[in-house]
Amino acid sequence: MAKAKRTLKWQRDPEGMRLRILEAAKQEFSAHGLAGARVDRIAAKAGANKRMLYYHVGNKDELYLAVLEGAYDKIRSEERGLDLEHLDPPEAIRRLIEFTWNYFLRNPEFLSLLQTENLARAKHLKRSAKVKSMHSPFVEMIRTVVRRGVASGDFQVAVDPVQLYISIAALCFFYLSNSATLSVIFGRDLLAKDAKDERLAHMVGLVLAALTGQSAALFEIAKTSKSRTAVAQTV
Amino acid sequence: MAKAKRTLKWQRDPEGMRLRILEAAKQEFSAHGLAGARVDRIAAKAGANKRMLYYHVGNKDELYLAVLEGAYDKIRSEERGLDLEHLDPPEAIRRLIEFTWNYFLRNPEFLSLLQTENLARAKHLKRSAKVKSMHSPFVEMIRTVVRRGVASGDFQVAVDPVQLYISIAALCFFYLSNSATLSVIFGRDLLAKDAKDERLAHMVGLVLAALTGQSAALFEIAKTSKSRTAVAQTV
DNA sequence: ACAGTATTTATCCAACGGGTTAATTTCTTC
DNA sequence: GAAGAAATTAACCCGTTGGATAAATACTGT
Repeated sequence: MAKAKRTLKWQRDPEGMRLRILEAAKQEFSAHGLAGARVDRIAAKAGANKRMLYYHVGNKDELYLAVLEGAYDKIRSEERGLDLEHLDPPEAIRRLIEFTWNYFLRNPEFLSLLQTENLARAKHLKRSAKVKSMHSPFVEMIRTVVRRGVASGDFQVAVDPVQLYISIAALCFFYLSNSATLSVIFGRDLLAKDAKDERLAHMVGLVLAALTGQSAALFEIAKTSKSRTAVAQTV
Repeated sequence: MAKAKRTLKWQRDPEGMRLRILEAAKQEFSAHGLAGARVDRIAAKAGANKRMLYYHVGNKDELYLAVLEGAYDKIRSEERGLDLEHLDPPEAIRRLIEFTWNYFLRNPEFLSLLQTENLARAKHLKRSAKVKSMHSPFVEMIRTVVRRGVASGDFQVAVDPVQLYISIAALCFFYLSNSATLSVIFGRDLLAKDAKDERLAHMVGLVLAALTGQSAALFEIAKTSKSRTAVAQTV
């Protein structure tokens, strides 16, 4: 009678559940910030029950921190694969800019999470032993590139690698994270394909020109290599 | 008997009240974001009753929008006083960078408000007729400076003024708005006096070097003119 | 003085939201 | 195949919070 294998009322999958919860939480936190995020929505999005969040991860704050750590983990590991050492210095810088730009484009939630955490003055991040220990040997990679560039005569200045990294991140990050208000202010759609190409060209031109002292030439190269839209025509 | 002027139980001051409410709201929203802000705290901070917010401004959202519009209003009006037209082009750019940097330093709530609004993808700002109409003739000011710089031979490239403005804002904004997480990551206090001086020098050097093509010279000038801390020593 | 209006205070409440408790179902292992 | 552990569900709890109602107090004109 009860011979046929009864259909299960639910599946068991702790690993998968935890991942789905973190993924759903990432979306929710990046879309609504910490205070705006709703625990119930995260549960629903993860195809789970609210209780599960507490069972598998912890309370809202722990969940948020876990998401944040995951996000840092991901970008750091991709960065490690960049390996700028064997490119000639200007090309290395160009690749760094393009990587950063594309990473931000591909991972908009990362930008939102950082914004949210900065609004909280990094209150949560400070408590994270994990993130503090994973701050990358990336700065050393950049330092090496700059040194080599100066030695080879490609670069005019031995700029501080941290300043340079912050500047590159700034140029990419701000444009994207603030594109909504900037688009309203300037009455342009800054996320249109053309606009994004133009921006990348501008950033590469700006940074390389500053380092090499070849403004005109480099802005020109940047312009033509990546897009046909004018970077500098609107004068 | 009831002759002596009875002490008033409360003062009447609609204008002042409205201002106090907006100021309190600005602090609350910038400190906690839209969702995190508490209407009761705003009321308390304004030395008022919660009901007053609704009487004088409207509900939470309208209050938020009013604060945002006020913030834009303020920076736009200060910008108008900049008047870069009669400076020689490189000096004009330097002044623009310094103004932007100092404005952000003096008005950290402005940064927070913009971050908050961008997390909301400018949902509220889009509904604001006021802000859309006040988007400044600032771009034209910059365009003129760039034109003059190219004509005089100071600048090598006729860069798009909007890109330039966004880049300058980016360099200043990101450093400050993300200083909390960056400080944790890099293990430096980026808001220390020295660090801020170093940053300003770096930004001026970067942008002017790119425009003029005089990297080494300009980084050097930027370094020595504003601080004795090295911009480019850490190689 | 008196009426009418503008401003402020004092309560109240329904919905929401994070977190908990307790019961149910699946897996493991002996 | 029974017991115990792990995973999942369902239902409830209770402080918070945005917003509303109604009453009190000050101002204005007549």
